[in-house]
Amino acid sequence: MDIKTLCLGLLCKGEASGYDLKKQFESTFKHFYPAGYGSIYPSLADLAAKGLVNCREMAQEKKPDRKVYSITDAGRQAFKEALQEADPEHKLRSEYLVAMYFADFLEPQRLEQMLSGWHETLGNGVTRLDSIEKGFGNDAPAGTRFVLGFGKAIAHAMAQYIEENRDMLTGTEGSRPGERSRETGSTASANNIETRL
Amino acid sequence: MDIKTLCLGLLCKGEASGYDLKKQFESTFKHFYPAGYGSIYPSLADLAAKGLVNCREMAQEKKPDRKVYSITDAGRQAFKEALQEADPEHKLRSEYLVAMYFADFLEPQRLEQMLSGWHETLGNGVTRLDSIEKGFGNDAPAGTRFVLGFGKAIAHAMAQYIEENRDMLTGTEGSRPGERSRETGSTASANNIETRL
DNA sequence: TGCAGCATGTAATTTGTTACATGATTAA
DNA sequence: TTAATCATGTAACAAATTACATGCTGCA
Repeated sequence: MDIKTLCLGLLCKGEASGYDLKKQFESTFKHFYPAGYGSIYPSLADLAAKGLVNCREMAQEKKPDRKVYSITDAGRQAFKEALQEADPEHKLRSEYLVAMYFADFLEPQRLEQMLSGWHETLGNGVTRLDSIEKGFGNDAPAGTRFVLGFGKAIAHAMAQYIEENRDMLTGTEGSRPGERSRETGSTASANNIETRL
Repeated sequence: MDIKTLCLGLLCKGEASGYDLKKQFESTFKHFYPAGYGSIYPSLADLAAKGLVNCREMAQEKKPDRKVYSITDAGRQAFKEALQEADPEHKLRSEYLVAMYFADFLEPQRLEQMLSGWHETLGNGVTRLDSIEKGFGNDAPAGTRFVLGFGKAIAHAMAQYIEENRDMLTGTEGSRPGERSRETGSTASANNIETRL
């Protein structure tokens, strides 16, 4: 599955311009299938060339022209087939986890910073998804509710894992849940990795 | 960050061949940074060309020759810098979620199948990570423990979310927000997470 | 006899990202 | 006046996947 197919799927739900699709990618899809204009516009051109979508140009007053794409029967068919086929892939690629794996190559304060930054980012993600959900009111389709809820649940789980396990990496002395280390000094933190790097 | 950098990082922890590195990617890294031979071998060649690693060929009896790569000072330096820099990216791309978003385009039994398959896959993932963890005994470095634990925690959270919310998509009676099916002893619905982290 | 493991790589292709290129309107 | 929103695209580049290509050993 690629972004082209996803564009096709979105057009099954209603006609839209490339710009419109981008907004959908930014809101509902961002946390599990991001895409930019650089992928979307060529996709639409390609779909149109294959007869899977139709395009009609609309002039607008005081706004640039827009090209509105609508699905064709062949397109709807093609999407259904694409959706059916193949065992779905679920791929994660995380530089945060790479950094954590190599935590002993980072300076302690940089590590702390990363963990905090990650945690904060996750919190913002939950907030973001929350407001998207509210934006739908009560009319959000089941699929939308499912994926938004998923995003929130997982972001929350990640944040919680970080909270509960960060001291595994930061090497706080006798750190127990609830006891916070004072930083700033960073002297005593016995970090046992080769000093001359 | 790319696979080349990750190879460099792994070589910081000890010398290895491309084949060895692949095994590490298969075990510890698979759930957050997968890579195949097609990425690893060219990476090593490139790192060697740049003087970031050294290579020595070792003849073996009854086995193919192997090329063992070891990090150089420049390489260690380069890795540390790569690790420091940039706000880390954490990217998910899930065809499962795409399928769930478009659930109404799937035939009910195919949907059920996908949900079950996904759930099962997640369970296998946890089992896999568990056995990797056990393979380390007690000597697993903190970074390794952190990333393996992370993988398990998140896979578990996803499985739980699916359990608790699958009826949102499958249209089982009682899937309305007010009327959710209660599962024995199960925690609060992952759908209603506190925004504050 | 056949398959899994050991061990290396290349080349073509696919895919997506980034930077570039343009330009009007509207709200702060 | 500055920035954001609307709106479209292309071209160069980066990165990773897939298929191809080889061949021996040991086990069941």
